[in-house]
Amino acid sequence: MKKTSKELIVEAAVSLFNSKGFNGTSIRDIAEKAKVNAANIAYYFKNKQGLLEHCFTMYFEGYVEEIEKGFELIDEGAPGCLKKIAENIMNYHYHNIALTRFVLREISIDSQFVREIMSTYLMKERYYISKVVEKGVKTREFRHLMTDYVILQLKGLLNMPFLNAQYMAEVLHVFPHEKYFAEKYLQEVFNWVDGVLCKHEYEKTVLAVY
Amino acid sequence: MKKTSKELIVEAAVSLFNSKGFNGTSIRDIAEKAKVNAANIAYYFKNKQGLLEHCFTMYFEGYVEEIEKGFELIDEGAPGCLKKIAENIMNYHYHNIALTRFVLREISIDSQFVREIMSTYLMKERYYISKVVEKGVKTREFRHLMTDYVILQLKGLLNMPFLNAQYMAEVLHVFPHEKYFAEKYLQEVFNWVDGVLCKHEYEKTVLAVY
Amino acid sequence: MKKTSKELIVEAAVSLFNSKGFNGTSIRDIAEKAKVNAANIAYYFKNKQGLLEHCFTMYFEGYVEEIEKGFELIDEGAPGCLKKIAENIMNYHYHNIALTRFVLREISIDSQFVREIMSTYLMKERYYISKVVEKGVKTREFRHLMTDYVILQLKGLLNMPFLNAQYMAEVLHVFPHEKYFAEKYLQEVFNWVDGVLCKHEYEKTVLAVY
Amino acid sequence: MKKTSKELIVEAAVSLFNSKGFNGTSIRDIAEKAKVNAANIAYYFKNKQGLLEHCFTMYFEGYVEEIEKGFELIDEGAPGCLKKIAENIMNYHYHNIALTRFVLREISIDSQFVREIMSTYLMKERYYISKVVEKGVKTREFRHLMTDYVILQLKGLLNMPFLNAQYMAEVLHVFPHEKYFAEKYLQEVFNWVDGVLCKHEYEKTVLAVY
DNA sequence: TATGAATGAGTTTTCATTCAT
DNA sequence: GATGAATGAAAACTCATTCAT
Repeated sequence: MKKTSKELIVEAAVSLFNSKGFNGTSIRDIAEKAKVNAANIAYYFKNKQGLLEHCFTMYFEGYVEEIEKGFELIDEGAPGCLKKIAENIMNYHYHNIALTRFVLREISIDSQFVREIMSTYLMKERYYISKVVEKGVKTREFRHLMTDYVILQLKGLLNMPFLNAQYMAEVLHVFPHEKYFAEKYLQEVFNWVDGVLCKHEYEKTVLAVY
Repeated sequence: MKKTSKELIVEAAVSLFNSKGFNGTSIRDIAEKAKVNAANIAYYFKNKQGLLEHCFTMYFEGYVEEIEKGFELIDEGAPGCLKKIAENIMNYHYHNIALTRFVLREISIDSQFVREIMSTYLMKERYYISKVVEKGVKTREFRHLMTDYVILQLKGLLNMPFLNAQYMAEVLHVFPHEKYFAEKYLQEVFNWVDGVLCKHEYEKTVLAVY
Repeated sequence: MKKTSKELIVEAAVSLFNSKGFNGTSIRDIAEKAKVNAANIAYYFKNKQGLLEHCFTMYFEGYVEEIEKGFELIDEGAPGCLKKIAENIMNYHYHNIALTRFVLREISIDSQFVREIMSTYLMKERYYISKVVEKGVKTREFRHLMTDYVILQLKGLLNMPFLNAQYMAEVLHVFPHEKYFAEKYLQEVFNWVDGVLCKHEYEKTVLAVY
Repeated sequence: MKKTSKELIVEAAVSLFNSKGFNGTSIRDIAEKAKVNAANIAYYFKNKQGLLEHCFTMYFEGYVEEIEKGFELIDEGAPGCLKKIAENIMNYHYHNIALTRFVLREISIDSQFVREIMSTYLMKERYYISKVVEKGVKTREFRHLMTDYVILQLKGLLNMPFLNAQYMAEVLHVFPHEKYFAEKYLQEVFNWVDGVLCKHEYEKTVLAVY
């Protein structure tokens, strides 16, 4: 089944944006890699910025969807729900490594467009996770937590392995594109949920006494 | 005391690289902001890449030094030492926010130069932290840990707040440039050391029984 | 019939390279003279060097062809064949004065590219002329000659008038672009063939006696 | 004996102008090669053009002197005198290969300065050689010759070996910097004087009959 | 006599984009 | 849908030169 020009362009763009950055990649680089004429990019995406926005939207649509799927388990306990969300994000990143890395990097550039992305998708992300955290605190599954600090840590833990493939491979000898790693590392995130967010067993006991 | 042209250039470059990215910043932007002639950049740094490398080296020299200073406490217990390292890094980032953010972003670009940086500075970072982790495991202060996964989590936790200023401020309402935040967030990292890396009190007790 | 941009560029380039030298001519000079956009030069020739290489190749393709056409007369006697080759080269230069002058000058610059040109075209030139010389020596039409020294002299004689138009006109009052000159000077080259390369009549007589 | 900065600059300049051309050589190239500060070049020669003019003058002062020394033999016969001039030029070039090559190339650039050089030094060259030729024609040592064509040929023969070192070495396997070559090749020029310019023995006999 | 700093003008090159076909 | 030609703007870089020391 032949891929369309449009698909070829997006594929090439994601790969190049990932390794050279958005501003470090020229339209001609993309056209060459995708083996299409450069004018096609204007045809499909209006301009280079349009292609970028397409990629961002693509990423965040999928990203938020994964969070929403995890959030559906909210009634089965906050820690479990948060773990499910973490697992879904982990898998999503694992299946879209190049796209993920490029988005995580490019989102840190100051621009109007990034601001817009944040005010929609990242606000949604915050909404869902805060719901879970607040619920867990209320049910005393979680210790008394500050939502935003939890989000900060969760994102730090989940994103780190995808930020820099070269570093992961050559310094830490860790390979985020291997199934084994994703599973193993997810366990660490679970440990963090259990060890840092949740009340410890003995805490519960102690509290029950009073 | 008047700043030299060279210093003015570096200052302007760090600020612009931070907000617009390396490839999104032109030499003229930098020269204008620094109020020097653009040819001076070539004079002092040979070319734009040279300026980038100067900034990277500057960052990593300071970064590794902070780790080394923390590492000196190795004999006073692994958890304490790791916390000291975390604290030093936190403070270093807190005092060099723009430089930090830009380096953390740009280090994820594939290039020969980044490879070189990693094979020197990041190998050192790995060396020191692994020493601490291994010692802690041996003295049974830490649970049985995989060093590289610990480094991954530690860096994830420490870097996250500095990766995206806009997001921190507008979505999470968290301000890494305020002293209050740094102290508060560091406490969270300490919680992670205690709750995830260290053996829990009751584990110790249980083990002591045997 | 309208000339294409590409043709206009080459025309302007040859003219300017001739009078100001390759390094003395800017891409903008060429674009202005050709009345095309400067970016077109990159479009057609990749860069300034590519344009130079195009011109060189153009010259040498024609040059070697002229030699080959003359070489076809090899069976009708070496002196006649050599004269024909000289005539063809003379006419080729006469019809491409600017290109010739610029190539003769620029070929003396040390570079990898010039080395490549030499190892193809100038090796061919040497091959054909040496064939003619060797044959003439064997048939005793020529005296005992050293091929490379013959080539040196022949090229010296043929190139000299085209090396420096200003000097020719203002000092020697000789005009290589006039038909009259080409014919007249060619006669001098023929004299050299007869007087220096060929056995003199009396030498032949003397030898015939034995 | 330590060379002065000025001497070092001229030396480096001649070498670089030779291999990369005047416009292809930057003041900094020269300063680096000569291991002096670039501002020194302005100090000694006012500017880059001044350095060029110094080199040209240097070359042509020596060149004309050699011709004049040969011209002193005018009363001992035209062919001998012309041969002596040729020999002197040959030796001069042989001892100043880089300077010679660069001057021969650069003199073919159109410029006001080159025009001035020609109207002094090259007019002198023409004057002396034409005197010799005219005398030889009058004394019937030479055939009926057109002076300017003789100069053309003589210069073509003498300059050719010094025009392109790379070509000489790699294609013709001839080495103008070796004493052996200079002597051997000079003989060829003498043959040209004898075989093309001079009356042949039998011509003289025939003419004597009448 | 010599130099490091600094500059302005100019050079080549790259790039996103447009348009006729 | 797709392409080759063409362009204007801007980018990085080079360079000769000046000047205070």
